[in-house]
Amino acid sequence: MQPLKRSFFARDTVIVAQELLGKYLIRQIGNLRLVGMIVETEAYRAHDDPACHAYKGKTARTAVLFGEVGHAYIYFIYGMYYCLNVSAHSPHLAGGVLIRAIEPLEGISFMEQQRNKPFGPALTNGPGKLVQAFAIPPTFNDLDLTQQGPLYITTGKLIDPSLINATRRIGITKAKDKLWRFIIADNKFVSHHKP
DNA sequence: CTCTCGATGCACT
DNA sequence: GTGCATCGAGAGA
Repeated sequence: MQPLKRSFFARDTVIVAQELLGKYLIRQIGNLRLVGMIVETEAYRAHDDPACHAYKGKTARTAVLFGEVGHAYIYFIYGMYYCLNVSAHSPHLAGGVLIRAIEPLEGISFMEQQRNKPFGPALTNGPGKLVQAFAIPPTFNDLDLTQQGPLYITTGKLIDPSLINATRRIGITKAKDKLWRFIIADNKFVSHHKP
Protein backbone atom coordinates (compact mmCIF):
# COMPACT_ATOMS: atom_id res chain seq x y z
CA MET A 1 0.00 0.00 0.00
CA GLN A 2 1.42 3.37 -0.96
CA PRO A 3 0.58 6.79 0.41
CA LEU A 4 -2.06 8.68 -1.56
CA LYS A 5 -0.61 11.30 -3.86
CA ARG A 6 -1.02 14.99 -3.27
CA SER A 7 -3.16 15.23 -6.41
CA PHE A 8 -5.76 12.92 -4.83
CA PHE A 9 -6.60 15.71 -2.39
CA ALA A 10 -6.45 18.53 -4.95
CA ARG A 11 -10.04 18.00 -6.08
CA ASP A 12 -13.44 19.06 -4.87
CA THR A 13 -13.82 18.29 -1.17
CA VAL A 14 -17.07 16.40 -1.73
CA ILE A 15 -15.43 14.07 -4.28
CA VAL A 16 -12.42 13.46 -2.04
CA ALA A 17 -14.73 12.60 0.87
CA GLN A 18 -16.38 9.86 -1.19
CA GLU A 19 -13.13 8.50 -2.55
CA LEU A 20 -11.48 8.29 0.85
CA LEU A 21 -13.86 5.46 1.76
CA GLY A 22 -11.92 2.19 1.75
CA LYS A 23 -8.51 3.91 2.07
CA TYR A 24 -6.24 2.98 4.97
CA LEU A 25 -5.27 5.26 7.82
CA ILE A 26 -1.86 4.23 9.16
CA ARG A 27 -0.39 5.18 12.53
CA GLN A 28 3.23 4.23 13.17
CA ILE A 29 4.34 4.34 16.81
CA GLY A 30 7.89 2.99 16.98
CA ASN A 31 7.61 -0.64 15.92
CA LEU A 32 3.86 -0.67 16.43
CA ARG A 33 1.66 -0.17 13.41
CA LEU A 34 -2.04 0.62 13.57
CA VAL A 35 -4.18 0.27 10.46
CA GLY A 36 -7.80 1.15 9.93
CA MET A 37 -10.01 1.33 6.86
CA ILE A 38 -11.91 4.60 6.45
CA VAL A 39 -15.64 3.79 6.45
CA GLU A 40 -17.30 7.16 7.18
CA THR A 41 -16.40 10.71 6.11
CA GLU A 42 -17.91 14.18 5.88
CA ALA A 43 -17.04 16.99 3.46
CA TYR A 44 -16.68 20.61 4.66
CA ARG A 45 -15.76 23.29 2.16
CA ALA A 46 -15.38 26.99 2.71
CA HIS A 47 -16.93 28.79 -0.24
CA ASP A 48 -20.55 27.56 0.01
CA ASP A 49 -20.85 25.74 3.33
CA PRO A 50 -21.70 27.68 6.52
CA ALA A 51 -20.97 24.56 8.59
CA CYS A 52 -17.31 24.60 7.51
CA HIS A 53 -14.86 25.98 10.06
CA ALA A 54 -13.23 27.92 7.24
CA TYR A 55 -16.49 29.49 6.01
CA LYS A 56 -15.88 32.90 7.55
CA GLY A 57 -12.29 33.11 6.45
CA LYS A 58 -8.83 32.11 7.55
CA THR A 59 -7.92 32.20 11.24
CA ALA A 60 -5.02 30.72 13.17
CA ARG A 61 -7.12 27.68 14.00
CA THR A 62 -8.32 26.95 10.46
CA ALA A 63 -5.17 27.91 8.56
CA VAL A 64 -4.49 24.30 7.54
CA LEU A 65 -7.73 24.17 5.56
CA PHE A 66 -6.34 26.96 3.36
CA GLY A 67 -2.88 25.43 3.00
CA GLU A 68 -1.38 22.63 0.97
CA VAL A 69 -3.84 19.77 0.52
CA GLY A 70 -3.26 16.39 2.14
CA HIS A 71 -2.39 17.75 5.58
CA ALA A 72 -4.03 16.85 8.91
CA TYR A 73 -6.44 19.38 10.39
CA ILE A 74 -6.99 18.44 14.04
CA TYR A 75 -9.37 20.51 16.13
CA PHE A 76 -10.49 20.45 19.76
CA ILE A 77 -14.21 20.16 20.44
CA TYR A 78 -16.60 20.10 23.41
CA GLY A 79 -13.77 20.65 25.84
CA MET A 80 -12.51 17.08 25.65
CA TYR A 81 -12.24 15.55 22.19
CA TYR A 82 -10.16 15.98 19.09
CA CYS A 83 -11.27 15.28 15.53
CA LEU A 84 -9.14 14.44 12.49
CA ASN A 85 -9.61 15.91 9.02
CA VAL A 86 -7.55 15.96 5.84
CA SER A 87 -7.27 19.21 3.96
CA ALA A 88 -8.73 18.73 0.48
CA HIS A 89 -10.11 21.18 -2.06
CA SER A 90 -9.88 22.42 -5.60
CA PRO A 91 -7.13 24.94 -6.33
CA HIS A 92 -7.59 28.37 -4.70
CA LEU A 93 -10.43 27.16 -2.46
CA ALA A 94 -10.40 25.79 1.10
CA GLY A 95 -11.88 22.82 2.88
CA GLY A 96 -11.34 19.41 4.36
CA VAL A 97 -12.74 15.97 4.98
CA LEU A 98 -13.61 14.82 8.49
CA ILE A 99 -12.69 11.19 9.14
CA ARG A 100 -15.67 10.01 11.19
CA ALA A 101 -15.07 6.29 11.53
CA ILE A 102 -12.63 3.54 10.66
CA GLU A 103 -12.72 -0.25 10.75
CA PRO A 104 -9.75 -1.52 12.78
CA LEU A 105 -7.49 -3.90 10.83
CA GLU A 106 -4.16 -3.97 12.68
CA GLY A 107 -3.06 -3.13 16.20
CA ILE A 108 -6.44 -3.86 17.72
CA SER A 109 -5.16 -4.69 21.20
CA PHE A 110 -3.44 -1.28 21.39
CA MET A 111 -6.69 0.40 20.37
CA GLU A 112 -8.57 -1.53 23.06
CA GLN A 113 -6.08 -0.25 25.60
CA GLN A 114 -6.36 3.35 24.39
CA ARG A 115 -10.13 3.25 24.51
CA ASN A 116 -10.49 0.96 27.51
CA LYS A 117 -13.15 -0.91 25.54
CA PRO A 118 -13.30 -4.39 24.00
CA PHE A 119 -13.19 -4.92 20.25
CA GLY A 120 -16.45 -3.83 18.65
CA PRO A 121 -18.04 -0.86 16.90
CA ALA A 122 -17.60 1.38 19.95
CA LEU A 123 -13.83 1.17 19.49
CA THR A 124 -13.66 3.48 16.46
CA ASN A 125 -17.16 4.41 15.22
CA GLY A 126 -16.88 8.15 15.87
CA PRO A 127 -14.43 10.98 15.17
CA GLY A 128 -13.42 11.44 18.81
CA LYS A 129 -13.16 7.70 19.30
CA LEU A 130 -10.81 6.99 16.43
CA VAL A 131 -8.47 9.79 17.44
CA GLN A 132 -8.26 8.25 20.90
CA ALA A 133 -7.85 4.68 19.56
CA PHE A 134 -5.04 5.82 17.24
CA ALA A 135 -3.38 7.98 19.92
CA ILE A 136 -3.31 10.99 17.60
CA PRO A 137 -2.00 14.04 19.48
CA PRO A 138 -3.04 17.61 18.61
CA THR A 139 0.58 18.32 17.72
CA PHE A 140 -0.05 16.36 14.51
CA ASN A 141 -2.07 19.32 13.24
CA ASP A 142 -0.67 20.25 9.79
CA LEU A 143 1.21 16.94 9.45
CA ASP A 144 1.56 15.88 5.82
CA LEU A 145 -0.54 12.73 5.41
CA THR A 146 0.83 11.96 1.94
CA GLN A 147 4.29 11.07 3.31
CA GLN A 148 5.11 7.93 5.23
CA GLY A 149 5.52 8.97 8.87
CA PRO A 150 3.72 8.75 12.21
CA LEU A 151 0.35 9.22 10.49
CA TYR A 152 -0.57 8.89 6.82
CA ILE A 153 -3.16 7.58 4.39
CA THR A 154 -2.59 4.86 1.80
CA THR A 155 -4.50 3.14 -0.96
CA GLY A 156 -6.75 0.44 0.41
CA LYS A 157 -9.73 -1.56 -0.63
CA LEU A 158 -11.78 -0.72 -3.70
CA ILE A 159 -15.33 0.12 -2.69
CA ASP A 160 -18.14 -0.55 -5.14
CA PRO A 161 -19.78 2.85 -5.77
CA SER A 162 -23.20 1.26 -5.25
CA LEU A 163 -22.22 0.64 -1.62
CA ILE A 164 -21.56 4.33 -0.91
CA ASN A 165 -24.47 6.08 0.78
CA ALA A 166 -24.80 9.87 1.17
CA THR A 167 -26.62 11.28 4.21
CA ARG A 168 -26.91 14.50 6.16
CA ARG A 169 -23.93 15.42 8.32
CA ILE A 170 -23.97 14.74 12.05
CA GLY A 171 -24.00 17.24 14.89
CA ILE A 172 -24.17 20.50 12.94
CA THR A 173 -26.74 23.28 13.06
CA LYS A 174 -25.88 25.07 9.82
CA ALA A 175 -26.28 23.70 6.28
CA LYS A 176 -27.99 20.64 7.70
CA ASP A 177 -29.51 19.57 4.41
CA LYS A 178 -26.36 18.98 2.40
CA LEU A 179 -25.87 15.25 1.83
CA TRP A 180 -22.14 15.35 2.46
CA ARG A 181 -21.71 12.48 4.88
CA PHE A 182 -20.55 9.34 3.14
CA ILE A 183 -20.62 5.84 4.54
CA ILE A 184 -19.91 2.32 3.38
CA ALA A 185 -23.29 0.60 3.51
CA ASP A 186 -23.59 -2.22 6.00
CA ASN A 187 -20.21 -1.63 7.55
CA LYS A 188 -20.34 -2.47 11.22
CA PHE A 189 -18.08 0.43 12.24
CA VAL A 190 -20.17 3.21 10.71
CA SER A 191 -21.89 5.30 13.36
CA HIS A 192 -25.66 4.99 13.15
CA HIS A 193 -27.91 8.01 13.26
CA LYS A 194 -31.45 8.88 12.27
CA PRO A 195 -32.25 9.70 8.64
C1' DC B 1 -34.22 -0.38 21.67
C1' DT B 2 -35.06 5.11 22.40
C1' DC B 3 -34.14 9.71 24.22
C1' DT B 4 -31.95 13.26 27.24
C1' DC B 5 -28.35 15.41 29.46
C1' DG B 6 -23.90 16.77 31.58
C1' DA B 7 -18.93 17.06 31.12
C1' DT B 8 -15.38 20.50 29.92
C1' DG B 9 -12.24 24.13 27.54
C1' DC B 10 -11.39 27.03 23.94
C1' DA B 11 -12.10 30.14 19.61
C1' DC B 12 -14.59 33.69 18.49
C1' DT B 13 -18.23 37.63 19.16
C1' DG C 1 -20.57 35.21 27.26
C1' DT C 2 -21.91 31.73 23.55
C1' DG C 3 -21.64 27.72 20.98
C1' DC C 4 -19.64 23.95 19.56
C1' DA C 5 -18.11 18.71 13.07
C1' DT C 6 -18.77 14.43 20.77
C1' DC C 7 -19.38 10.77 23.95
C1' DG C 8 -21.25 7.80 27.42
C1' DA C 9 -24.22 7.13 31.20
C1' DG C 10 -28.77 6.81 32.81
C1' DA C 11 -33.81 6.54 32.44
C1' DG C 12 -37.81 4.90 30.17
C1' DA C 13 -40.41 1.74 26.87
